[in-house]
Amino acid sequence: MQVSKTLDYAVRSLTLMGSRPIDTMNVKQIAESQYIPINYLAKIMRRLVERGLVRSMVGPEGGYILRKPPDSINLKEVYEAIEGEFRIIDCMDKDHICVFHDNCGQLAVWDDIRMSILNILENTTIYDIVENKISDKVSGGK
Amino acid sequence: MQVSKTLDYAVRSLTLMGSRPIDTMNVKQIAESQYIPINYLAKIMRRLVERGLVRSMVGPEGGYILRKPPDSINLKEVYEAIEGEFRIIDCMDKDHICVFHDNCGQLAVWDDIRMSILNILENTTIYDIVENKISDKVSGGK
DNA sequence: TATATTATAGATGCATAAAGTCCATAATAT
DNA sequence: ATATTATGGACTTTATGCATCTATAATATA
Repeated sequence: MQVSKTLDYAVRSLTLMGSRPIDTMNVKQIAESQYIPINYLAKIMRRLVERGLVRSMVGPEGGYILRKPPDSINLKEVYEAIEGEFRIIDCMDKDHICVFHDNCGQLAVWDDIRMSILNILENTTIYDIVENKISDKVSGGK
Repeated sequence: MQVSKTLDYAVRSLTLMGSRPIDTMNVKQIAESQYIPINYLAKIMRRLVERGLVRSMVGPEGGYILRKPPDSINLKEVYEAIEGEFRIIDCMDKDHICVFHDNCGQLAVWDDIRMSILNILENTTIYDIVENKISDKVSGGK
């Protein structure tokens, strides 16, 4: 039940880009300012490009820029771009076979937790992180 | 962000014990009925014993039995017995050094998620799982 | 008292995935 | 033409979750 470094890196990078949404930034700039290994970040950026969160431009003066305004990129999209479909336990995979089929008492708990997390991820955008609006939205102000 | 098999095994075992709280069960009985590798389960049980969730008796007719009634064992205790302190990202460890110290925008999100999960774990007991009371409690009935 | 049964303790192995590196290639601005 | 940037993919490293095994200690009961 841990947030991977990879997801952390992705969020950090998008947050940086979201703080200056009209500037293109190259992988070196992002990596150095965010303390992310540059080669690894390059790999992460590809996923974000593939998933349409970020636009890339090759060549001098090239780099990355958000494809959408920061307030319309939510963390669920980011999560899915990095990790694939959001799932908290393997048996939630539809083609996974579990001996306890449908009378598994635990399942309801994990699903409640899943929904609860998903709700926060869906309702938190890169803009919220840039502007530190988190606790205002979710916890109702601090 | 996945529930480990180990935690799943622990919850399953406690749920079984919670369904017959006055019977002692040995590791073989639990393992076979719950499809858990017996040697591995033995290891898991030790943690539950150490943490005071379960009482063990050595020798013939020995085995395990819950130390508390099922409705006073919540999933937070179980989680902590198995995985240690509940933490969703490494930087939440107090002696972990992160270059972004206290102006990290993400932290608030992960902490909201953490609190949200913790809330469910604290408010769900083994009894709830045995009796399938989950959605009643958390989602307000189905 | 002897024996079988059970948990305990810890060492060890294995497979998988996360994290990170590297290099050759393609695109493009100047 | 050249330097700069992203792309694609192979590869290595490291961590750890999951599991196995063996020796030991406790204890019920015949």
